[in-house]
Amino acid sequence: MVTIYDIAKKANVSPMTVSRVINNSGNIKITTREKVEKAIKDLGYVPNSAARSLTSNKTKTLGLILTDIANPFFSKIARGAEDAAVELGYRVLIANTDEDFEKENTYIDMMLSARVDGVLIAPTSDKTIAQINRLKQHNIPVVLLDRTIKDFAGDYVIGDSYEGSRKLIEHLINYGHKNIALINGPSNVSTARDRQRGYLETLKLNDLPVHEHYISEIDFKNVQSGDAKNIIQHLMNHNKEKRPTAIFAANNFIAISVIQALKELGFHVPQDISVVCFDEVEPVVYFDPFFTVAAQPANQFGRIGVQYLVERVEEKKVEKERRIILPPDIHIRKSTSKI
Amino acid sequence: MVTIYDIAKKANVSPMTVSRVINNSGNIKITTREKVEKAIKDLGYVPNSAARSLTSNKTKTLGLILTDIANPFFSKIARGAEDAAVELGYRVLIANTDEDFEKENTYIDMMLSARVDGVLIAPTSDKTIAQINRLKQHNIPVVLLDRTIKDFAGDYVIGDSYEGSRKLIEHLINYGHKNIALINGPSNVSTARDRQRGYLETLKLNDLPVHEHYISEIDFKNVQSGDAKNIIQHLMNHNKEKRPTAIFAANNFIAISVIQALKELGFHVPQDISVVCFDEVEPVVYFDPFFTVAAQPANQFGRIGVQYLVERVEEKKVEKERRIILPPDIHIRKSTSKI
DNA sequence: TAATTTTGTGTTACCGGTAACCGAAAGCGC
DNA sequence: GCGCTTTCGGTTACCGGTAACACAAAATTA
Repeated sequence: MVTIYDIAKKANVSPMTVSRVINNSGNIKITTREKVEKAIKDLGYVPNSAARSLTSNKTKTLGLILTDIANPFFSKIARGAEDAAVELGYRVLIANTDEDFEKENTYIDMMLSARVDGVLIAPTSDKTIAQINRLKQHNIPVVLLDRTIKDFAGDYVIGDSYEGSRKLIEHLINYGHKNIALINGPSNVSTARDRQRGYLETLKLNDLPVHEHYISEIDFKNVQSGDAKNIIQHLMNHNKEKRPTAIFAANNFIAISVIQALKELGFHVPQDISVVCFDEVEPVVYFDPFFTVAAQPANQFGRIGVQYLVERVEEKKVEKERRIILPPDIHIRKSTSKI
Repeated sequence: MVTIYDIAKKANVSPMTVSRVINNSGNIKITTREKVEKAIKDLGYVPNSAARSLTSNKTKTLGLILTDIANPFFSKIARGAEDAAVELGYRVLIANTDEDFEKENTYIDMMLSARVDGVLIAPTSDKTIAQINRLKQHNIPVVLLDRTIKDFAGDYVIGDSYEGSRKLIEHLINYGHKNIALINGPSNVSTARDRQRGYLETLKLNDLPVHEHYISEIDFKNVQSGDAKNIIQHLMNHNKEKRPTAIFAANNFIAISVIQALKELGFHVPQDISVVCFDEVEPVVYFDPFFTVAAQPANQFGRIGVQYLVERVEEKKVEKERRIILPPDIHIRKSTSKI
């Protein structure tokens, strides 16, 4: 592999001069610069960033720890993050936790040994605070994406789960629904808690009853078709009087399982029951907009997250934590109908 | 940041001994090992891989250059690749070219300066051979994903675009279609060429006419709704006699634009016209399987690609290039009907 | 028990850059 | 033409590991 020494020899200068040419630092005679640049081109030299980072203590690399980039919501975050990172001169290392605390832990180690300059993470649960503190100990800035966790003091970029839920439920109420069930994600994730809060408060504000059995929990991602089916069966058969006329699915994955289960059980959406959810269901939306959703600007989560992270990394003066809560867009489509 | 020297001092040994403990190399007294391990734990030491890679000339990092991870097909590849990489002890740096040669070029530089041990790439076009040769010059193994390019001698993992197309077209012919149009991706991408070949040969084998105006080209990714609409209008109005009764969209993105355009122009699928395409249209398929498709095992593209790449990186004896061509699965659904 | 091997650990140098320091040559003011 | 300031570029040391070598102490063999 070509090094700065090879260039130096070829151009008849010292390695330091080559370094200066590369970094545009110090004063270099034009003729010298040209000699060096020619040698660099001739030998196809590319600086070794490992060697660089050894002295600079910067790797120009960010860690991006998400649930699963194969999930469109997260792959959009990843795309936004990667774009912003490259614009700012950074590289991105990716990791998928699958909502698994152990995997998350392993990836934090990976990020530490890679000496990333900063980490963007959608934490699996409140327990993740321990990992984040480890990063902090090593002086690695962290920005949370999509979710907050208890005791975290730092920047985050999330969606407004509370407001989004309120609006979805209000929409259902406007359509005349009084019996609305919630199929939520795991309550150790902040978005699930916020969505439940929005759901409950909106019902209360409208003097609608909240039945215990209207609320169930399911995985945000690996929804087993059986799970959704059981929940739906339970909901629809429990008590004919209180049978829900609408379901609030906490995210797009859950919504898909719900639709599937309803279909298998012979219920039609929206004739028999309305369904709303968080996050866009793509790419259906482009040719057959079906779901009434609270769409989140996932791309922006990633973009803004990286911008803030890089500001921390480069120690721009940032007084205090920034808590960005991006409002979702409510799109009313065909999965909801008036009673 | 804690270094091996801090550990050495704390444990009262030489840095070399610490290194040996970490790497399980050489002979270490149990008591010494325990002392060192305690110090490592107490100080929260994590090895600096930049320093390591400086001596070892290995970064344990792979580059993954794709069109766009926000595209489900590629995000699945990315997921498969990342999983396999971690299993084999590697990290993954991601890059999105957006089918742009210049961006691709920049990312190759990024990978070179990061000194990745190997690169997985879905090349933007045949021109990419120049970049790949640059990588080869630096002794960095390359595995192609999804697409091949001219003059490339090395491993690749692609789908069988030819066979998949043949089967899709044969399915249409079995359904009685005689006038089948192709809306293809750009012909500088191998998959587009192979799909067109499959399309043409199947028509010929069945003594069906090939009309020049049946074939059009469009971007694989950033399909402008206007573009698809223009093509459809042209197809449907050109000559009532030869109006196609079926359209072969070269990938899922194109298929979505086609469906959208058809809808806007008042045509119903599959009553008025049948549509088939490559790649699954997710997540619709889970709750409303609509599209007749040639589904590709994208995850496997990534997994196998990484396995082969790592074998090259670690110089396992691999005699010659491996050309893996994975067959797609044909799923016949509701977007096609008999004439 | 002496000779030989194995075990356990330290020393030195180097990987490829760059910060810090230094000094010769050139430019400048008077 | 003398002293002072720039300009330009080289030397040295260090970043955090590890390979290669060295060597004393312990274990094994003859």
